[in-house]
Amino acid sequence: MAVTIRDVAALAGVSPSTVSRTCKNNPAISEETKEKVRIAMATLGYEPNFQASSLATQNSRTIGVVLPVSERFQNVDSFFLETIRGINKYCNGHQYTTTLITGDTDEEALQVIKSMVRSGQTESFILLYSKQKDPITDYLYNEGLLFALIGKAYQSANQTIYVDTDNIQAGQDATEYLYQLGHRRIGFIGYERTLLFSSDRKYGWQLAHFSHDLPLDPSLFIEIKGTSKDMPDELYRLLNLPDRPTAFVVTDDFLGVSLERACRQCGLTVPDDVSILSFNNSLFAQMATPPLTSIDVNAAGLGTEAARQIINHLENPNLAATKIIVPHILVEQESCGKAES
Amino acid sequence: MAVTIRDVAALAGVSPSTVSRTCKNNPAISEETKEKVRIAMATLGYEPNFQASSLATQNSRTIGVVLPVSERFQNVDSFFLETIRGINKYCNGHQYTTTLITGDTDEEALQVIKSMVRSGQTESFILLYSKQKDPITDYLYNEGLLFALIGKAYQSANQTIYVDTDNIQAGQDATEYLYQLGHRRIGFIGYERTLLFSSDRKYGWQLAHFSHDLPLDPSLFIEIKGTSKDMPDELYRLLNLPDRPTAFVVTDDFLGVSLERACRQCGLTVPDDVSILSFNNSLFAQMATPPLTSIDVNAAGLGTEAARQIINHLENPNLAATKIIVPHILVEQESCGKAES
DNA sequence: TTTTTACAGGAACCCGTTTTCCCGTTTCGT
DNA sequence: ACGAAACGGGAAAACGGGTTCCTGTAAAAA
Repeated sequence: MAVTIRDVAALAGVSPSTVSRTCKNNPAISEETKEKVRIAMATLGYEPNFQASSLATQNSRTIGVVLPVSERFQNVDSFFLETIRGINKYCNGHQYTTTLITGDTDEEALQVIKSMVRSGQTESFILLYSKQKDPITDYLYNEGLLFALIGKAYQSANQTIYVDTDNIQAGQDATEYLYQLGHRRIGFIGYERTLLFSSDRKYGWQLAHFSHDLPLDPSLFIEIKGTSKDMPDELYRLLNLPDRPTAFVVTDDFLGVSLERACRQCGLTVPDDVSILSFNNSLFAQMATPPLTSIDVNAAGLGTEAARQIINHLENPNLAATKIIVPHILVEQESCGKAES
Repeated sequence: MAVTIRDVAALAGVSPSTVSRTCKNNPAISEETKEKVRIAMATLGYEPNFQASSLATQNSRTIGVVLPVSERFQNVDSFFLETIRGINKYCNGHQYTTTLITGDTDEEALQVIKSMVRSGQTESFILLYSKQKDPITDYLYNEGLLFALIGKAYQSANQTIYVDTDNIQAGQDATEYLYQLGHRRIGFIGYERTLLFSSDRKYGWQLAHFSHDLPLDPSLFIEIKGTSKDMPDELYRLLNLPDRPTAFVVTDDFLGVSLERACRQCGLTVPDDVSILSFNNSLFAQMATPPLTSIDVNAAGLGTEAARQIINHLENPNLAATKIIVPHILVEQESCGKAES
């Protein structure tokens, strides 16, 4: 059925090895012969058999893309899809493919990964998340397999490839933006410390305070625990204070929308009473009332870079682990206003 | 490096072919020998090489999962991810894998698919969408490749495997639910006719009217054109009418949120003045103020069924094309209230 | 002219499984 | 007791390409 290297060879009047060499642009073949072969390939629509080639070269040209298991990440579904699109974009241009790995539990996903590795289906991975004490990361690291994290590495950062936003800088940029609008009491809403992207953004928020010699009231930080969809009581207490914050940096759009709702419940309007600046610039941000000014972390760019790194390392074996920072950009919408002085 | 069939054969003291037969549980091998082989496999942690096996059997055990290109579908990112999780869940349990196909344009995605087919990487596909005049669907159909649609087939429905919600029924159920709450003027907001899921839901809405002998005022239907994020003027006119609808069925959560916003702008509260019932039960529905009562179409279930169909057809070649309906369920939240009489 | 060098391209083997074909035992029927 | 069928399992040929080795030829050097 399918057209093989032998068909091409027959049509071009050469041997299969010559066709193979032509594909890899081997200098041992004369340009003339190569051209003959190329024409034969084109007329037959020849494409080398994927499995045969993988088998012979011991390189599957397939990258495993691992989705996080935890519900904690479901707020950012569109982030993943965009990242995947970014990964595929690069792979499409380099004759690589991706295989998506998911599971209901870490154990399930890990089993799938182990099986893929043992069966030679994939030998490199991109993890769309970064998580402490993740059995998958540990396994990949201990087996010496090639992988890239999207997010900041928790451990062995020097030996790990990772692609990330500069979240500290982003947190600082966000806070600075609000500062420039005249805000002096700026709150931060984020997740627990173990989620690095969130704690880095918080750190950036703190840095911005230091750089302007602003006092940093601990009650200005609201931590969202677990997967609860409701804002904690402290937030409501904070909003009802006479000297409530006039602005908030929140660590994702989902929380931004929740905050908008909390404000509405407290009779506060956005942005007149409270300004909100969030992260990800997802559809949530655009759909909110009012739409949220948000920092776009360029999910597709993160994906593309991760794919580039993996393919680069696959093709140049003993490269040092690299760390890539993808620039973010602040997208202005209507949720931030000048502070009344 | 990796453990091969020969290693297992050597340890078990049999020939490679015996090991292979044991894996496939060939009755020609005595239970006794099989047990010996199984022990050898277990102690070595043997897993058959994926590419070699694909090469020999001419079956890649890989399903291509195609994401839609169009921006039109970006409202439902989480739907796709859930569907993919459903597909993978079934595949994980049947030693199949998925490879994700995306592209910025139809052309790009089609090229990727063609290349995968020609290189023998995949010979079956699941399309996460259903679209009229889709070059990808046409290509797969014309080449006689195995594929399943998620959504209703536009053409050659009898020869196409598809997995869908009963959208007509769902539209009817939604409308009926509102009718039972006492609503008599019920609007419908949906997309243009070419998007079958939307027009089917609309048809269900019409059927519910017929079954209760309710008049069907054409102005009760609002069509959203293109990818605009704003509600059209007709909606605002409709909402300001003295006999405005007291309830709406809207074709997805995204539009549900938009409608909530429009209501707020018109000084109407949900659900006291206007009840809203939407589709998908995504995070949007849960995050809305108030949370939207929504019909959950069970995205993961759609994915699982699609995977089951494909694998079933792969393993039983000349099966007739099947059409699978996955049940939906109405999830009550706070956006629907009794009509004041 | 002879020897060297260089390089084009063919044959054979390898990658790891599956599968066909075939051979040696045993068992059953007559 | 002999032949035939049944059974268990081994050897080897695919599957489609990559790679190495090796030969044959032409051009360059001596």
